[in-house]
Amino acid sequence: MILCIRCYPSGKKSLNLQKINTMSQELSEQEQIRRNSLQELTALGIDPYPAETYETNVTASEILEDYPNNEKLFQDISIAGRIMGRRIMGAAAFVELQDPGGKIQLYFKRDDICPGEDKSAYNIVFKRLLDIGDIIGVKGYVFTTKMGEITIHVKEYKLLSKSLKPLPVVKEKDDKVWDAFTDPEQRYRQRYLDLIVNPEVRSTFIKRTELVNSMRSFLNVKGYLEVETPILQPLYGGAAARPFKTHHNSLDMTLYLRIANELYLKRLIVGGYDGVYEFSKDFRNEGMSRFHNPEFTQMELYVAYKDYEWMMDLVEEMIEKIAIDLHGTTKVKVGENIIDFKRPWKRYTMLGVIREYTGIDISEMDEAELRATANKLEVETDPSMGKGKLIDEIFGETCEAKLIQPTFITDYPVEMSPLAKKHRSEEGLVERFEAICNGKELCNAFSELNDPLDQRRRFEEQLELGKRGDTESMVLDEDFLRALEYGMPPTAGLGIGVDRLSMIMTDSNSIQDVLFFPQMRPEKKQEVSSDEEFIALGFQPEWVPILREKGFNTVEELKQANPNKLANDLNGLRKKKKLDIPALNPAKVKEWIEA
RNA sequence: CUCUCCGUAGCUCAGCUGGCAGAGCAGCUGACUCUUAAUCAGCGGGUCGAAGGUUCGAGUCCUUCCGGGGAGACCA
Repeated sequence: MILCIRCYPSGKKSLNLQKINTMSQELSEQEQIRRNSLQELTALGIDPYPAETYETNVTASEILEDYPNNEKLFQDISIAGRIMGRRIMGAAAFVELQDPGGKIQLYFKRDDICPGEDKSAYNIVFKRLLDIGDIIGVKGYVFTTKMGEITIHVKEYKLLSKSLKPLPVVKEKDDKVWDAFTDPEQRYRQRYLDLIVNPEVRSTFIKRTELVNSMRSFLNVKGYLEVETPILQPLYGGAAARPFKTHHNSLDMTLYLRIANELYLKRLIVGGYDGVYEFSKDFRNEGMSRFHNPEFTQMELYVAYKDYEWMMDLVEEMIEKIAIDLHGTTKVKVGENIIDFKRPWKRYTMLGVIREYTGIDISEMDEAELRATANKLEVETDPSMGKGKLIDEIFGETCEAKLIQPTFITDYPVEMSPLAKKHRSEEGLVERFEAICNGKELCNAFSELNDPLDQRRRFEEQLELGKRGDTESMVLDEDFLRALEYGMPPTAGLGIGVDRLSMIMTDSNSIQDVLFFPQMRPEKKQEVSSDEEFIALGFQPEWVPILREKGFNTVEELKQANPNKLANDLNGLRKKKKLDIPALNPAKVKEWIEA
């Protein structure tokens, strides 16, 4: 293999750049160099993307955790990960290796990697053909360097995957970070990059999954059944929102992506299950903001023979458990605040909390008085709003943002809660609560309406609101009413926003930070016509790079050009570059681009 | 949808009242056997988001558009 060293004398690398370049015009110099390295690796007989399993027996975090306690451990290890940094000093080098659990330093020494005469595995392959971003596996033993860092002394290594694009290189020391990869657009569009270079992003999403696991196990221990219900629905219902519309070809009918799964879960309660829940991806056709994504996740739970009082206790218990499971404490830092989920939470009625924060008692007001009050409080109204909506607006504007610690707001106006049961003692109200936390709704729950006649009236009132111009009013679901007519036990229902809860539990400022792939406008890619399209016009293949150099990316752009000037310019370049192709005839060019 | 800020090298960012596109890291070449933001010497790398306009001259000024952030509106 000594021959190989002679094959790659220093300084001759750049010869190959042109050849590879013809594949695409868009490669940066660094990408070309990496593609070159790829070719050289292949030429050396090294598969840059080997198929077989690479057996590992340890992770970075296990070593960092256990080695200090027992330095006899980890004397024969195998580990794999991505190269995140290199410090090469002649015949020795240090490498930062990142695996799913963390980063660990590797020590490469030439004479250990290459025990014999042939030093190419170190000098050529490791030093020159490997890059930051490549994925490798190494075998060796753990030791501590002079500087006191736990390090793997590498005896052999293997390339597992060659990286062709340069990675953002984030450097850090003593909690200071240099050149952090921060551009939100790139982070969200290329989440994989974000995950590679920003470890806190990886842990945020792990926390999100732990949250879901914690909630699921809480519900399973209680004996509730996790179920799945349709996402494609002929009628959307269960919430006040505009849906996404789609079409089923063979049935030739409109279907909607669900905005909630409430009505299906309640059908299952009618069917005889006494507790059902679903982690439900819901879709609402609305704007986006740091609190809204068009698709989001809700957990909905329905439990028979219970009421909303009981459900409040369950919510407190469940969220408190989640906080402890994730943080080991009920106190969670969110922005500037410390939020304490310890039970019991404060409970206010809606009218009570409005009285508390505005000093106004609205309990006896009719629609006109409410509208006047709203205007006085500088709450915006519009004519489509009924009494319930007005109260909700007043609450939303004057109270909600001030509720930082988890707080239950109970007893909502009947007009805005068409699926909730009439309050057992308060006229005009329903048995509904929301938990508010950090100024935002965390969950929504009620004693479910199981009176089929009342439910029909409520739907009909919604239809009236729809006629007044409320685009989010509910539609009437005859099959759901039919189910209720067979009889549904008294039931408590809950909907809890998993994304919103994740934001709080991970101290994330935006919903985009707890969704792997938040909705974004499509990337606008530059239109580029293929070589074949240019050739099809009549140009010889040799002209295509010249056309591109001249700034013509598409055939369309070419057709806009003045044929005489074009032929002139191109022939000028031909002369300048001394190209060995026939000159263009302006009349022919005119024919081609006007064809 | 409105207001506002931003878009310059692979990443982070400078670039003044308009005058030859810059730095650090990353990359390439070379030196270096326990470094750690490794170091030292040298070199390459750009459609300044796009299109118009003003100007002798535009990264810089004006208009429009695209994309993104933030704040609101709508909305949970």
